[in-house]
Amino acid sequence: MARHKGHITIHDIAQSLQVSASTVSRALKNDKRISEATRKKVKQFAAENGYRLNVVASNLRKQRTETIGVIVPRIDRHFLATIISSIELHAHNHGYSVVITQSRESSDDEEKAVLTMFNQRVDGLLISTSLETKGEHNFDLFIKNNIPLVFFDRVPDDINLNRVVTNDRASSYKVTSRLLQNGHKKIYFVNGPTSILVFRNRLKGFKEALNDRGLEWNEQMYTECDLTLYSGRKIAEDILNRGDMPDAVYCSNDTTALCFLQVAQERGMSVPEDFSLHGFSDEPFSAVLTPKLSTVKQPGEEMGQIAVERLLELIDKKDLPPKTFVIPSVIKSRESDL
Amino acid sequence: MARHKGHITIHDIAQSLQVSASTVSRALKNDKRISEATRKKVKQFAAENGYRLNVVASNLRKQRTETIGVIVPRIDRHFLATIISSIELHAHNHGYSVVITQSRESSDDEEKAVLTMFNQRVDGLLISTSLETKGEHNFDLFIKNNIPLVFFDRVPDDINLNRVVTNDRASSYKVTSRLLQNGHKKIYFVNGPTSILVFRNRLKGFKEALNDRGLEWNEQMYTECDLTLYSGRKIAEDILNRGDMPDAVYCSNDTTALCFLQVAQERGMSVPEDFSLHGFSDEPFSAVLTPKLSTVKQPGEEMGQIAVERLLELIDKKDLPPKTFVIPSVIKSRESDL
DNA sequence: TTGTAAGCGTTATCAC
DNA sequence: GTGATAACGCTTACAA
Repeated sequence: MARHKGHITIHDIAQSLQVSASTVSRALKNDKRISEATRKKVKQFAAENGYRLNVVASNLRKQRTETIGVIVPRIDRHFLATIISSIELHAHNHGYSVVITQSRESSDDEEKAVLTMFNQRVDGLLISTSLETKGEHNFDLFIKNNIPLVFFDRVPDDINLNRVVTNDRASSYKVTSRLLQNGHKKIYFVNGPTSILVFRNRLKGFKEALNDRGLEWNEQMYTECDLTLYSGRKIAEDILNRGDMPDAVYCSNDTTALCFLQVAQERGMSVPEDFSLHGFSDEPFSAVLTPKLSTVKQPGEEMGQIAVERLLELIDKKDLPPKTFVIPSVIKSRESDL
Repeated sequence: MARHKGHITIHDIAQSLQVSASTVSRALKNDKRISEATRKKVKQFAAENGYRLNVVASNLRKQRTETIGVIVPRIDRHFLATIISSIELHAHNHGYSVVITQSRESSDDEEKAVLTMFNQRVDGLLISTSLETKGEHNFDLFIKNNIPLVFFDRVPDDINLNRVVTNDRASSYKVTSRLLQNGHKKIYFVNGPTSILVFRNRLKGFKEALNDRGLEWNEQMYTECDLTLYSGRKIAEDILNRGDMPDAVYCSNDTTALCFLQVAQERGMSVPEDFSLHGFSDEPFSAVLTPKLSTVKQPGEEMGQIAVERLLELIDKKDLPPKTFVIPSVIKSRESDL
């Protein structure tokens, strides 16, 4: 706000026009109680003299900021960028501004971000938690003060919260079933860290699909990967070096699937001839790999929209019971898992 | 700020502790003029009672918001997401918050965003312009009021502005020279719209490289693409259907290069055997295509950091002369252009 | 239809 | 070392 100094205020307009500041304030808001003539006069003067509402002052007085805070692990991950883009679009359509902070997967940074957002008096908060976050402790400040909070994608496992998620378990079940239907018996599942709910759910879906076909869960055919390329490659190398190759590899994440594809190709194997490969998340690269990677597309735009709409609803009507929205993902069957 | 109501203020603390509000305010800021004892007492009480500074009130009083505005065409484009991520990181490291708006390539929306940002009294603005934007007219409000403004990536062609860009012309020159050195004579250049400075610069670099080797610029070997997949495919089909195939295709954008690769493969051609292919922008998919796409990696993180640092410098010292920062890109020579 | 006055929660100035 | 007071620019009862 530095150097906005000296900017014209409603008092300046009032003085010039020989009316009161409240009249100016009302006229600018098109308040019917002010005569058509005065309204016109005020608005014209304001326009001609470059008057611009000071939202900071207005916010202080109104005790609301029409701003929502967004805290995500990182902005530059495709799926999150998609959600953020959608959040920004729908928030603005409803007249809300958006303040963004990254937790960078750190629970401490996430907590600090929450405090900052509170200090800024955002009207509500949208959060996808960091990998480190345990429970909803970090968000107590908002919860205790009953300020609207909606979790999306990576959410705490607590139905007393407002959450927007996708149907990971069902999608994972479908992927696994499809692999089984295609005759694969030895399916290796490379999951993400099960400290995160989405990965626990994907694991559930996987196990259920096996169960429903009378196959038993086998510890040897399962690993967890921390989602980095480094860890993905190590796991891929490890598995593809084994004597007993899997028929299919199902990764809870396209980046890990990519590692398998690359390692396989380096070893002269081909996908899906030597083994089927299935990913999860539909990264931008997945559709253009050779072979095109089969994967699961998560509904980012829709999740962002629903999250915003729910948050605004909570800001509006104070005490709605918590609700979890489940937006279905879609299986993208391409070439890697024939 | 709704429902932050009833939250404790410095006056509540003052009353409880039988001191004045100014003492509380000072104590909380660790003002040396307040005795150690009082400071401790105040801070402890504040902590125990969950006091949280109301930044809105503080901002109004201080006439600055410690917030910077960011306006970009879209958040969900990889390169921009990278820059935004960097902006957020460095802004927060300096104690600034970040408000984001997308212009969605619309000049009108961009202008509206500028007005909103002004109303919010952001201390400065970071902008990458929309495809439609002509000149710097949209930003007059900030320019006239002398509020710091830094353009990045897509910037107006006006050296009186603060800008952070990459060396497009030199990179384009290098790419073209490399292609020529490798013996290619018929190089087809598919550029982006030259209404945008970066594309004008890439075209300049291309022409200069031809010139320096005594080759002449040939209208037939040039098209502009609007960066969409649809337009990219059409151009690729058109060119690969011609009688006289190019030796090499150089695209000002990886997405367009991808279209060429796909169309070529559909027609049974191979890259780089049938023609060399070079992109620009280093999308996440580029390194994992078959063949791996040679391209130009733009320094997004660095650009974001420099943009923030410059903006904060301008916020700090009012009247620095405008400056353009040129951060070099790096050529990623991979497999598609042997 | 318009005006008066109080107040949102801070911080800065001046005084003691 | 601390306090009183005004002001930041706006909105909103309440009055007129």
